[in-house]
Order: sequence, then structure tokens, then C-alpha cells
Amino acid sequence: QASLREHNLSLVLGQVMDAATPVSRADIAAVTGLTRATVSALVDRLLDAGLVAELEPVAAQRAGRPAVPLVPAPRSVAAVGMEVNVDYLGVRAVDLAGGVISERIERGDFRGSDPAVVLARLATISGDVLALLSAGGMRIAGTALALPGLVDRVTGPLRLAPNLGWRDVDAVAILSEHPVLAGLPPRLANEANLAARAEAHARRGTSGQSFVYVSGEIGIGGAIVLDGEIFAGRHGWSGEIGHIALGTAGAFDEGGTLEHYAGQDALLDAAGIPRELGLRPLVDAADAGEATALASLERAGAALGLALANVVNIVDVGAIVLGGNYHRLARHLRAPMLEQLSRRVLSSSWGAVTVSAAQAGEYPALTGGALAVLRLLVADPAAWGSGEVSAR
Amino acid sequence: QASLREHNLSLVLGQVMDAATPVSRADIAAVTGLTRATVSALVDRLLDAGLVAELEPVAAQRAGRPAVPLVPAPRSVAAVGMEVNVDYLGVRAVDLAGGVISERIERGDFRGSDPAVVLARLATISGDVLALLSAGGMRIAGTALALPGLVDRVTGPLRLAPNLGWRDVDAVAILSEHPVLAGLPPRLANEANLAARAEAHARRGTSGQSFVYVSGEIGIGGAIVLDGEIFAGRHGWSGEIGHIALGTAGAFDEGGTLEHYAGQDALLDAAGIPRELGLRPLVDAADAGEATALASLERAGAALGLALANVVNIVDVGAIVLGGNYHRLARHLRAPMLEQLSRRVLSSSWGAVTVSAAQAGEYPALTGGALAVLRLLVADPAAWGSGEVSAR
DNA sequence: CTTCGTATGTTCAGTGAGCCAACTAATCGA
DNA sequence: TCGATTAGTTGGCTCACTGAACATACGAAG
Repeated sequence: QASLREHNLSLVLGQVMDAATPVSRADIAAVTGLTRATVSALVDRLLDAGLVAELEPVAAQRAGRPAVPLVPAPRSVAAVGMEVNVDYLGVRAVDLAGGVISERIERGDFRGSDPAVVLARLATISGDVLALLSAGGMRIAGTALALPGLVDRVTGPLRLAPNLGWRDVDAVAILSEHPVLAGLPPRLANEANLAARAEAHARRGTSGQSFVYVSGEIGIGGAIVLDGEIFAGRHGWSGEIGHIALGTAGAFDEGGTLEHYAGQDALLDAAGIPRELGLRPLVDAADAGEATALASLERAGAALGLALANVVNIVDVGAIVLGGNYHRLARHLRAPMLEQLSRRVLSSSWGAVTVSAAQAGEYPALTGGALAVLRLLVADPAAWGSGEVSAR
Repeated sequence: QASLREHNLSLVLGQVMDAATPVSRADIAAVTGLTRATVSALVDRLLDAGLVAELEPVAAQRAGRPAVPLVPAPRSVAAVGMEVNVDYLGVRAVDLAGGVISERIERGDFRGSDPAVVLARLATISGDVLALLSAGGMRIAGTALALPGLVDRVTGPLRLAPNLGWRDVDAVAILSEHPVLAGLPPRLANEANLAARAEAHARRGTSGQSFVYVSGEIGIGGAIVLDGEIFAGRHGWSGEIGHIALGTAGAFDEGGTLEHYAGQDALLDAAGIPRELGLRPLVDAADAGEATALASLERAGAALGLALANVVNIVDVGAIVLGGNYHRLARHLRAPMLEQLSRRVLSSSWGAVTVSAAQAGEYPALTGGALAVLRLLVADPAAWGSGEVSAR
């Protein structure tokens, strides 16, 4: 029926979007099992809708007519990722090709802040970015907001963001009150989940499309990625590894969570560095080989390894990606983590768990939020663009 | 294309199979969004193939022509679940309707047993069951084998079954050597995973289609069920909750696994009951209110609660099902588990985690294995039955 | 007991998405 | 210059689903 068309349309668009290198119509036909004729028809619609663009045919080294490379249309459609975190807020616009069109980052200290004030500031910045997009003639697919806390479904509200001191904030409603964002209700999601999405995007084409993403900010967040898809769970609250209990043997009423052993405050306390100085001195001291800093990181690495061994035993994923601030600490954390993992992961004899640093760049949750919006568009291209895609 | 037909065929068969109470063609049309005409055509094929059967129309209480109830065809097609566990082995044949056609269970002690000998015995028993099916004119969809250990994908081999003392056993090859099972290579899977599948089947129609299944046998197995589907992970080794590390605070090199605190041996040791007597005396003592037995169960419950709090924080599932031997202990374990869960699960303020006893009956992995085979048939009805389904 | 309203299931012409096969287009190699 | 090879397009064809009418079977009301 008609839904078959939509499904195949999505399939073709997905092939173009997820390809690390431009694909041709023939490539898509080969991968999807559709006929070249069918793919051509579908691609034509996507071209008309401005979702896909053709590049100049470049002669391959082999015989035969050169293929026309297809790419996601650059600077035609964009999605906007927004984020409020403990020490910064930002907005980033990303187009279908994954390119950053524009971004605004503001650093600050938002612990104990007033949600209305902070979100108003975010709306203002978003207005600037959106204006730029409109000026460039780009259509806006939607917006997303990343928050460092528990978000109840994509429509909100935010239940709890401990490090911001926010609780039960209806961020969608607050942002929608600002004229620039009217008609563009943001999808809410956890910061780590969206960062993990950006990481999966950065790793597309490689084998490592399934991993546990660990986001070390003030707290510790996490997300589980399986075949490039975020695993959300019942409410989207999966991957809260910062709250994994590392109980005391026998006395189950005691013991703290992973955050107590490997969170930023714990790291600094153990290294004898005042909390207000931030991680920078710790990184420097560790890189300089200072003993207390290294000991602090070794202890945190062991705690991370233990907690992540539990994660791997539960969800059987073979790779761990260190993101956020852990990105800078990865080379010191890796060894103690691997030691715990190899000892505690049941399956490690038949396939070692790898630990690597994130590749998604700065502020990955901004990119991830935009990608989440774009993914919706890819999932149902016909529903978008006021029916342009389905028009013949 | 043709695959659309197959997809819809599977969709319709799935509706008939998963319904807790018989559905009509009109019901299926309403749920799936297909036309009544389309559903009729698809159902006709399934009727011809002997996968679905009609019941006598029974007058509903309301006006209108009474619907023809559709059910999975009873005693037409059967799948066979097999299992080798520590203290029993068994075979069970289940038809499309989920009814047990025949079964054979043999108790014994298979710790440190010879795989070839045990599997030969299993093949013999399977032969009896298969002969019964053939005598009844039933077609055999396939077989599955549940094992208490790490199975590398469904084709094997078995990597490790600690409590059997088996390691790197190619059970598929061994069983296939026996003439009765030639041409019926079993799908291998972990015992807890298959038991969880049976549990999901038993709970179909209810809201509780997502849960963590905990299988308490000699060891502790587990499985994660999401919307009725087993979550397998990279190798199918997800849910190994028995090996969750309950480390000591600070000293991450120490501390044991959940099995050390809540496994059968730990339960008996703590209760002062000799291991060789088995769980029975513990159950009786606890039911009689004996203090040491209750204390042992309270401690195990706390350990389980702590470990499962980690699982819930990681995968965000709202229900826990106690299966295997824990089934009999559930009412003693429940309170300490809930206490830990409510304290440690981050999301418990917005939705309590429930703990309930399994409902799938005795030897659930046998049923689950058969269901796993039947699920393959449902997923692609056209591919099965020598093309009968697709013939017009 | 007849008639009407309601709900189920079936029939049949019509639409349209994708398939197939043949074709054109563009490049390489001999 | 002429195949060989690969990419993309064209037009006829198939067939799965749709939609609307129809047949069927029941309850309710007069």
C-alpha cells in the first residue's frame, strides 16, 4: 500500500544519510534489494523535496559509466540542538549532511539557577541561530533540548536535574512561550543520551556501532547504543550508570554509588585539589606524572571498571566510550578499567571489552539533539515538508 | 512487492498467536489498519496452510453477525524444546496454540557429566516425543535446546556451563549425530533467556510485557524482556546478573558476585543447612518462620535487590520476575528486595519497581525453547511449510 | 413474526508500487 | 574504433491492497 512507499522512501534516505561516503543509486539498490528503477524513482522524489543532492559524477577507476554520488542535501534543512548544562549552555544548528551551520556557546555556572531565567537566555540565543538559518533560506526540521537529568519522555517535563538543582521543570512549555521558538517545541532528552547519539554518528561506518557511552561531567551519565540506536528503556532513563551501587560486601545498606567514587568531586578530593578549581589542575598533574593525581585516577578507573563490568554483564555490549570530561582523562583511566573489566566480565575470555575515548568533538549533546530531530525526518520523509516528498 | 505480502501475513498470524483470547478477522483489521478484505485473504492462506483454525461462531451479546473466532491451529504444527540443567533434563512439545502436546522429564545430577552421554540420553527421549508427534500427524517446526551457560549464538557452541562443568561443547553437532534429530538442528540458547520467553508468553495481554527475569537455580541467571521480546545483546549473553559484582566500598579488588550472596549454596550455608539437602528444607523452615532461615533469605533478598537496582538503573525496566527456585522463595525475598530497590533506583520516585513471582509453570525453559522456534515460524510463515502458505 | 439496525465476512473492479527487460549513457581497455 | 562494463531510465506488467457494495447472521423493537 502507500505505507510501503513511505517505508522504502525512508530506507533510501537512510542509506544516503548513514553512509560515511557518498553512495550511488546503484549502491542503494544493491544494499536494499530494491530495483535500480525503484530506487531511481524514490531518489527523484527526495531530490525534488530537497532532502538529497547529487554531486558531479566522478570517473571511477574501473570500466563503466561513472556513478552519480548522492549526499544529504547540504544547507537545505537544518535541525537545532540546544543544551543547558552545569557550566555552559549552547545552541547548534546542523544540516542533513551533519555539518554545523552555526552555533552559540555561553559558559557560566548554572548550579542552583532559575530555570525560567536560564531558559529565557537559551531562547534568546536560539533566536539568533534560527534567524541565521532563515536568512540562509534553510528550512527548520525541529529542535531538541539536552538536559543533565531525568527527562520524562521527549515531551517532558524534566523530573530532576540534581546538579542544576532543577526539579519538575516543564522546559518545553517555558521555551515555547518565547516567540522565536513558538511552533518549534523542543524534544527533551538526557544529555548523555544525545551525546551518545552524536558519538554513534561519528562512528558510523565503523564496526563500533554498539557501545556504552559514559559521560563524565559533574555527575556521571551514560547511555547504551546498540547498532547505532540509543536504547531508551521505559521512560528513557536507561544508562544511569552514575547511580550504580557499589555496595559493601555483605552490608548492603551501606556503600555509595559510582558517582561517589568516580565523579568529578570525588576525583578532585582524592587528588587533594580544591573542587572549585575544576578538572584542569588534575589533568595537568596527571599528565605530569604526579603521584596523588594518578592514584586518584586509578581509583576512579577501578570504580568505573567495576560498574561498567556490571553493565556489560547485563547488556552484553563489547565497547565502552569515554565522553565528557572523561575524554581528557581517558588515557589514565583506561588501564585500571580494563583490568577490572577483564576480571569481572563473564564473556571477556571470548571477546575483550574495549575502552576508547569519544570522537564526537566538543559539546556532543548539541549535535546529538539535532541528529535526533533529523532522524525523525528520515524515519518518515513523506510526513515532512508539507507533502512535497509524496507529490508526483 | 511480494515481501509486503509476507510481512502482512506474519502480522496477521502474530495477531492470532499473541492474542490472549480468540480474535476475529474484523478485530485484526481494526488493530493492524488493514482492510477486512485484505485480512480475509491472508487468513484464508493461513487456514489453508493449517496454521490457523476457526472456532464455531458464538453469538456475542450485542447486535450484528457474530464473529468467527480465530485461534492458532491446535495439534497441527509443534515445536520441541529440550533442556539439560544441573538436576534434570527434559523435552517438551508445544503446538501453535501453546498447548503442551507431550513431555518427558528425567531428574538426575548432571554436575560434571559427560556431554556426549547426557546429550545421547536427551536425543533418545526426544525421539520418543518426536515419534508421538509424527504418530499424531503433526508437523515439526523445529527444536531448541536450553542450557545453563553461555551459548555463542543460536548455532552454538556452548562456551561454558559452570554448574554442569561443560566447556566448549558443540551440542548442535552432537545432537545432530543422532538419527532421530537429523534434519532438526536445535537452536541453542541460555536457559534463563528461554524461561523468560515462556514467562513473557504467559503474561501476554497484560501490561507487564517488559521485565527483568531472574532465574534462581544452582547459579543465578537472568534475562531482560522488552515488550515481549528477549533482549539478547552482542552474543546473546545479556542478563548475566549472577555475575554482577557487589564490590566492597573503596576496595574494588575484593567483593564477590551476586551469586556469592544469593545463590543456592549461599542461601543454604547462611541458613545452616547442608548443601546436599537442597532448597526444600530452607523453604519449609522459612515458611515455618524459623529465624536463621528467614535471616538467610533476608540477606539474599537485599543482595538481589541491590543487584537488580543496578539493572533497573541501567536498562530502566519497571518489573522484576522471580523464576526458577526463587519462585518458591518469592514471598520471603520480596520485602528486602523492594526495600533496596526503592532506595537505590533513581526513578523509583516516579514509578515503583514491582517484584512478582513467575507464572510460566514448571520447566519454563522447555516451553520457551519451543516458543522461540514457533516465533521464527510466525516471523516468516511463507517460508515454512514447503510454500503451502504462499500457494494460491 | 416481521422489520430494522448492526456487525461480520466476501466479492470485484480499481489503484499504484515495485518488478522486469530492454534501452540509453558514459567510461575503460584493447 | 569497438566491445565490455557499469549506471541510470523507460514502459509494460504483475499483484497486493483498497473501497464500496453485497451477502450473512444476529439482536431489538414493534
